[in-house]
Amino acid sequence: MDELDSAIVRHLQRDARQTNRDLARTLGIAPSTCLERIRALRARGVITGYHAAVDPAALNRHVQALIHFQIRPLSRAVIEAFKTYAAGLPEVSTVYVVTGGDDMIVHVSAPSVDHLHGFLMDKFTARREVVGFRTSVIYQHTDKQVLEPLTP
Amino acid sequence: MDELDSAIVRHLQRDARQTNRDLARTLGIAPSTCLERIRALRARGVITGYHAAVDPAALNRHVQALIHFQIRPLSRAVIEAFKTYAAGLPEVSTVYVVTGGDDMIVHVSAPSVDHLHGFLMDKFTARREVVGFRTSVIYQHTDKQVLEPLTP
DNA sequence: GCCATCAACCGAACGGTATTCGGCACGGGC
DNA sequence: GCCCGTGCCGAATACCGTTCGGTTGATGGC
Repeated sequence: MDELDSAIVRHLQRDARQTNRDLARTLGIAPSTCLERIRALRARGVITGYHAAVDPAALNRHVQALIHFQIRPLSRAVIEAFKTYAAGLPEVSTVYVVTGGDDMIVHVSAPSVDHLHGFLMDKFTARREVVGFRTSVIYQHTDKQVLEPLTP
Repeated sequence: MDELDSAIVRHLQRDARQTNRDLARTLGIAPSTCLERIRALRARGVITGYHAAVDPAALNRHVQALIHFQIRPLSRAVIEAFKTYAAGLPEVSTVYVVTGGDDMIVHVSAPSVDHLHGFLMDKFTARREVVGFRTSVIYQHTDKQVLEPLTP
């Protein structure tokens, strides 16, 4: 994980579809060298995949929210089961198992606030392990698409 | 945004580096048709980019957390300034401006809990607009990499 | 029913690309 | 000094992206 690897990771985070030749030219190395580096990064698990980013609104997801859940009892089995259940719902994009005042935080997106409300009522209020949840509707969000290595 | 577009988006979300020919073969269409569809999806803003996914641990980010902030006064200028400030910090990956009990939720990652603690103390406690914050350390997180269109 | 029109799709062709592989330079161990 | 391993390079080959002319199928006017 030297400076060259960092540069490759940085560039591929920004644009994963640029050609290997272009990337090599930008970095001032041979295409074959660049390719070998990328393969090593994938083999080491540094780069886990390449994904197209999609506008949620184009997928009829105009409203996003973070739902904070309190779960009881706090056993491994209950947490695991609720996590799997939530992750399987189409409105859910991410599930965080956390410590603190809440036990689980779920990122959801829905066509409208009406749909969101109905979704929460239908899918969560009836479940026994859910003793309560709060909804934080997302007004704005800034996403850093390039994550740099941290030097402690 | 017909079924073919949805299929293209689905496949590119899963693997953005598969060749256009492979994708066309999978979908049973000609490469030229597939290319034209993808170009239209980008032009319409449905697909916003292609990004490599990176393992945070490989970037020396072994600890992740969601920080819940309460900000005062709740004016546009203060919110905007804090959002910009937070988004500029290297440990921060996402900033959510939300409604509910909290005003802002920030996704951060750090090399260790020690680093995280120092980071929070150094970068946030001294700021006047921060009247309080809670930390939710992330134990697990499941990420749905493929987002399907919702049909209301 | 018939025809004009338009959009979408296809297939071939060309220029560029990914990927492989043999060779070279450099540095560490002995 | 010599050997060996590692990383890099450059050329070659098979493959791919992209363009473009032609075809098909649906739609609307009469």
